Amino acid sequence: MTETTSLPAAVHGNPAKLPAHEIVYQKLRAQILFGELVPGQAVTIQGLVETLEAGMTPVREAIRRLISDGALMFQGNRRVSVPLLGAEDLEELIFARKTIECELARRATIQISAADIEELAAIDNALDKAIATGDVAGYLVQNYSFHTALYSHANAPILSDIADRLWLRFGPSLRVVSGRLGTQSFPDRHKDILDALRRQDPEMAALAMERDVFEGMEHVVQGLRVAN
Amino acid sequence: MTETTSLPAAVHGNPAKLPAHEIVYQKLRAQILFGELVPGQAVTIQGLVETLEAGMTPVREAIRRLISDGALMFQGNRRVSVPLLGAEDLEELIFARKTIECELARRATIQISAADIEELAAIDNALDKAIATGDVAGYLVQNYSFHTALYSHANAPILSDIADRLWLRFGPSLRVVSGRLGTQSFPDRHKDILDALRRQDPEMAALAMERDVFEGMEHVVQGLRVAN
DNA sequence: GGCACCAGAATATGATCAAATTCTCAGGTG
DNA sequence: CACCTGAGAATTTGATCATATTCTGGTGCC
Repeated sequence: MTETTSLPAAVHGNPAKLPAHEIVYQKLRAQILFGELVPGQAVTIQGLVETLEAGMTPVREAIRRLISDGALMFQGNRRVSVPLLGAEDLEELIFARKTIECELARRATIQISAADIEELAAIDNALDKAIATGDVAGYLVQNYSFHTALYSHANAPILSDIADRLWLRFGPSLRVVSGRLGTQSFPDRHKDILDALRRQDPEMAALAMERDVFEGMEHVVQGLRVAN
Repeated sequence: MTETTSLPAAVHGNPAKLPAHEIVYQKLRAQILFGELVPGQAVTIQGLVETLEAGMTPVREAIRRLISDGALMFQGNRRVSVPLLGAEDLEELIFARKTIECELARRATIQISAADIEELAAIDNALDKAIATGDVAGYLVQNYSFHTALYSHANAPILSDIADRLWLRFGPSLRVVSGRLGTQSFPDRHKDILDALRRQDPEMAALAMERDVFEGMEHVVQGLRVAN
C-alpha cells in the first residue's frame, strides 16, 4: 500500500515532495524577480501567509533566506520591504555583474555543447518574440532564463550563485524600468554572445557579456533617474 | 515617567534588544567562521536548541540564513552540514575574492582617514602577536577583523556583503589548515596593504590585496591537498 | 540479503506574548 | 473658528514556543 517510492511520482511534477518553505521561497523569489513586488513595497509575514496559503513558519524561513539573498531588506524595526536601489547601489552591481558574469561566460564558452547552444538560441528567440510583442513579463522571464541557462554550463556553482543573487537585487528595479520604458528600448547583446559560443571564443563571449550587462544596467540607471 | 528613549538604555549592553534568531545567527556564524565546526560535520536543529539554549524557530531561521550564505549546506534529505571544499571550489573562491576584495581595497584607499588606517595597523599588530604565539583562534579572528574593517571604509555595502559571504564559505577549511600547519606558515601581506593606504595608492593596495588573497588561498589549497 | 519495524529528527501548525504603527481625540494656538 | 500637535488606546504585525505530524535512516528478523 505504500506507493511512496513509486516511479510515476518522480516523473516530473512532485509538488508534495518539496517542503513548504521551499515552495514559498520559490514563489516569493519569482514574484521579486519578475516584478510582482514593487521596490519600497512592504512585505508582511501574515500577508504572505494569506496570499500563499502557507503556515507562518515556512513563510518566515523563506523571508529570512531572501533577506540573506539581498532580495528583501530588513528595515531595522521589524519590518521587511523590497529594497529600492540608489545610483551607488547600481554602480556596485554593475561592477559585480561585469566581473562575475563575464567570467561565467568565459567558462561556459569552453564547456558548452553545440546542442546546449541551440537551446540558448531557442530561449533567445522567445525573448525576441516577447520584445516584439511588448510582453514585459515574458521579457523578464526569458532574459533571466538565458543568463541562468548559460551559467549552468560554466561548471562554477559558487560564481553562479553569486550571479543569481545579484539578479535578485535589481530584479524589481528592472521591472519598474521596463514597465515604464517598454521592452523595445532594451539592448540585447545575446546574438553576439551566441556567436562567441559557436566560435568557442571565450574572450569574445566575455566582451559581449560585458556589453550586455553594461547596456542593460545603464538603461536601468537612466530609467530610475527619470523616476527619481 | 516614560524613559523609553532614555540614554542609559543605549549605553552598551542591551541583550534584550536583538531578537533571538539574530543572536543565534551571530553565534552560529562565529562558530563557523572561527572554526568550532569542522567541515563535513552534521548540524542538527535540536542539537543547536540545546547548545545555544534557544527555541526551535530561531534556530531554524538562523540555519536557513546560513545555508543561503553558503556557510552551511543542505544535503537534499533533511540533513544540514558544514560544507567541505574541493579544489574546484577553492579555485572559484580565489577568483571571486581577488576581484571583489581588490576592488574593495581600491575603494577603501581613496576614502579611508589617517586615524582609521592606524586602527587597521593596531589590528594587524594583534594579528602579528597571535601568529607569534601560535594562537590559532586569535589569528583567525584578527585576520578576519582586518579585512572586514578595511572593507567597511570602502563605502560599498553590496560588494562588502559578497566578500563577507565568501569568508563564510572557506572559514572552516581555513581553520583546519591553520590548525594543522600552524600560524607561522601563513603569509601576511597586510604591511604592504597598510603602506599602500598611507600612500593613497589604490592600485598598489589592490596589488597587495591580490597577493594576500592569493597566497592565503593557495596555502589552503596546499593544506587541504595534504589532508585529502 | 531484503523487507518491515522503530526510534529520532525535521517539518509544519496554531496559540500566545510583545512590540510598533496608526488612529483618534482632546487641548492648545494662530 | 480651524488647524496643528501630541498622548494614549486600539489594531496590526512580528517573535517565540509547545505540540502534532511526517519523513528518514538504521536495526533486526525472516
